[in-house]
Amino acid sequence: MAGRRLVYSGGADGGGGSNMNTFLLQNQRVPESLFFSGSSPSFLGSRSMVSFEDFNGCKRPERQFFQSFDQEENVDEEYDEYLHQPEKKRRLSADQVQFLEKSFVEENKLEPERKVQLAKDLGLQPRQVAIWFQNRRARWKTKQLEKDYGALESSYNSLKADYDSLLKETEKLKSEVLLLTDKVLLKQKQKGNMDPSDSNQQLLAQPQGSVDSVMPSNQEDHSSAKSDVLDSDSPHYIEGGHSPLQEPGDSSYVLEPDQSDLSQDEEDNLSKNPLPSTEYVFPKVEHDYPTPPTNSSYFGFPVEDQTFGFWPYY
DNA sequence: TTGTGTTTTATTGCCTCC
DNA sequence: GGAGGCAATAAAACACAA
Repeated sequence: MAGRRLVYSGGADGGGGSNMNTFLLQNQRVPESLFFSGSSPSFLGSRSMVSFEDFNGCKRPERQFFQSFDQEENVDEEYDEYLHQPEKKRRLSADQVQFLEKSFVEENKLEPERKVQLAKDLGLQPRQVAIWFQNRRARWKTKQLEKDYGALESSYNSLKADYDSLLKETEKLKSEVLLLTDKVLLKQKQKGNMDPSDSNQQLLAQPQGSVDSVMPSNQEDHSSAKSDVLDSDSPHYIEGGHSPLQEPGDSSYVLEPDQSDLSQDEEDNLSKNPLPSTEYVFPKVEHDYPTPPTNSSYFGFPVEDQTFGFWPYY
């Protein structure tokens, strides 16, 4: 049985001359006191805690943990009394803990020799030292997890903020594109019966935002709308000049620097290359993603847009 | 003093390694 | 198969407010 292991059952012994270190096989179903070895008259039976109190249960004035226990007097009487005390768990002294902490900082794993040495130095059972290290490792791990969690959380928060602002910017640019598209379309319509030199004034006079979401798919079109949208910082930017607005297979479209207004050249181009009859439907930027498994574990990130490389599970 | 929450010490059961 | 590590848990010790 795996749970059956060698467990110390020592008494208030510091590893000195009257060595009360006694090991026994502890098993839940068998009273501890039935298992003991050694013939020391000081054997403490079922005591499983190392005491730093005297046998009457009163706290000693911080016994030095390296003190020899040989000097104990009236051991037999006190031991007798001690035997009839209810079993109690006792904390290590501040000195002992400090010593152990120091040792833990040096190396958080405990080789057998070091364990024995520490136990000797501290007047503890080796098993106690091992348990202390084990518990200390568990505490350290918990702290580490909290730290890692905090770091991940703040990293996630900043990424999400970035993502949100990009989303906003995308929306803004999208509406800008629509606006400019409207202008272009209106201009095209008026092109036939208007003097080109007057076009800018006419454009300025146009009512805005009243036209359907249509985009010219003209390959020669270098309108500012496209160059605005296809910013290299944009998540939709495609290296090599391929626009998300392009038709599949179209490789001739080249990104241009920002042109916030229509120039004379553009007007000329537009007059040379009238808009084709086919309409381009502006691609939806959001809500085109599959529904996430759950909202709570998902934080609103699109499934296909896991650019952060991990799923936030918390 | 007492109730309650937290920390510390110790046990148990399972797992891995040698 | 034994030793040792770890997670889960129990329980004593401790802190602290009411």
